[in-house]
Amino acid sequence: MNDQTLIPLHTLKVSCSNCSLRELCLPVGLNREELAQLDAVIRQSRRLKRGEFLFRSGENFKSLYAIRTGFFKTCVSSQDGREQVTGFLMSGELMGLDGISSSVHGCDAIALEDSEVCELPFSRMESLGRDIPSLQHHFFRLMSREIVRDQNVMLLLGNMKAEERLAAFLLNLSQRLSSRGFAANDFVLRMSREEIGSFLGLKLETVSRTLSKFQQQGWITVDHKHIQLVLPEQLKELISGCVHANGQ
Amino acid sequence: MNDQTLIPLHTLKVSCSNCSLRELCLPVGLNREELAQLDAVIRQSRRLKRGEFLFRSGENFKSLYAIRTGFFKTCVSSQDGREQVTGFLMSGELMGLDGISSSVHGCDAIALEDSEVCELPFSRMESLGRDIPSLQHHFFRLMSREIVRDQNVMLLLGNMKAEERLAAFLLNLSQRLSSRGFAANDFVLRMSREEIGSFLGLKLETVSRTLSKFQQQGWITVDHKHIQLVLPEQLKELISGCVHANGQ
DNA sequence: CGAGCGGTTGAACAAGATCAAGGTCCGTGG
DNA sequence: CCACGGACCTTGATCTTGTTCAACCGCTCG
Repeated sequence: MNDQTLIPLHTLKVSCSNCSLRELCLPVGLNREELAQLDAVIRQSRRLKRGEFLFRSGENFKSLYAIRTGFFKTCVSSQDGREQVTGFLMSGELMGLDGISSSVHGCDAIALEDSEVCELPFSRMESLGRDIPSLQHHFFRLMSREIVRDQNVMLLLGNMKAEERLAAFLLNLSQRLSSRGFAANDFVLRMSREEIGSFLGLKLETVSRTLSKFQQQGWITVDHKHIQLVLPEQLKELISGCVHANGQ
Repeated sequence: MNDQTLIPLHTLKVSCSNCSLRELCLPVGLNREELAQLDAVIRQSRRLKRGEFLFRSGENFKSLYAIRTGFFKTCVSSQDGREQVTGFLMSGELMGLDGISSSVHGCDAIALEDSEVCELPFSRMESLGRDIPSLQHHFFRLMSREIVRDQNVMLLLGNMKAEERLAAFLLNLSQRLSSRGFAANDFVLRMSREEIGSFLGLKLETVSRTLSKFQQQGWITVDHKHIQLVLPEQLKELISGCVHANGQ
């Protein structure tokens, strides 16, 4: 809050050069000069409150968004109101890739906590990619990684049973949090049981029951949204065989 | 066959310039000169017999493959043998995009009938993209389209019930076939009931039963792999509400 | 303080999986 | 040519998992 009195937030120019996510986000592998070029393209960051939409399905697509801080869900929803959460995204991850194909966003992106994102105008990213091959290459890799991630979700939804889905979900969260420097085995869920269920193709009651079951077995502790993985090996054991290496 | 006596097949250089899939495949929107450049990159086509692997999960990734003729499935499979079909691909469609992220193929691609593919060495595609912005742009769009497609499959696997999945599957096939000039309502399935089931997250018995049910209702006729859509509107009715516009 | 959202838990129910039997088509070899 | 074996499919009966419906709890926010 104090910041606001010193430097008006809306003029705060972000910079990849000194962003702590440098090694995780788009700039991977760029040198100083290339980083500066990338910085020039990135529009100032945007802040969102919990519950706010970053973009909606059907809106014109112009930019990708990289998460600086916070937590998002993306979801596609059908006319009759059914909603499928297609992903939970945290810092350093990119949103909006599905909009490139038709110049229209194909899903909603909603902040699950107060968040801050960097806006990357896509057309400028495209031309910058032509000048910086390593950026172009990394960009292709990011899109491809999203495809791989989606394939793994398909495997989960198509083949795994409730306990396996939940175990895979918890371990995936844990792994991504720890690669960002947070505790791997002690974290707070940012989403509701219903949102977890939507992502995993389960009803919220099943999510709740399965978490309780894990707790009864002493594998985890559940205190509302606060989760501790007590015996993560047991969770891994559960999904050994149905998963290879989990990207992202 | 006569061709073979005149020009040995293995030296047959393919060419986008006079390929009938020009408007469907990678060259969309290129001019004559750009087409020629793309032709120069495309290695001669490769023929596969039914059942043959085009690539396997874990193999080094070097090229993308565009289908000239034939039909493929892609699948990820887990250590314990569970297999998830992630897609069925027909002429003009691109395979291997998931390999870019790690330089290793993430899934198997298997020909479901005798097929022919064009090999596109990825690194040359990348550099060509820098020279031909419209190619680069189209390439991004293709990758993005794959992400959109995957999201729709997630919606299907996460939210829809057996009948809806089958209906969506049949209509999707129908639509893609018709956009290639084949009959929309009369076609031959290239895959087994088990493969359909794997793709849709159902067991083969459920697929069989559901097809029978559609037939009893007079919506389709089933004669082994020969399917006719008698009342496609009824199938659309069934999924109205759970699907928007179906890409690809 | 009360309303309401989010979560937990129980009981009944249903969709789809599993188990099992039998059928058809097709390629191979006698 | 026919017989045989195997892959693929269909259909029925039973069982299991997860859904649905419902009641209740506890926290948060007007």
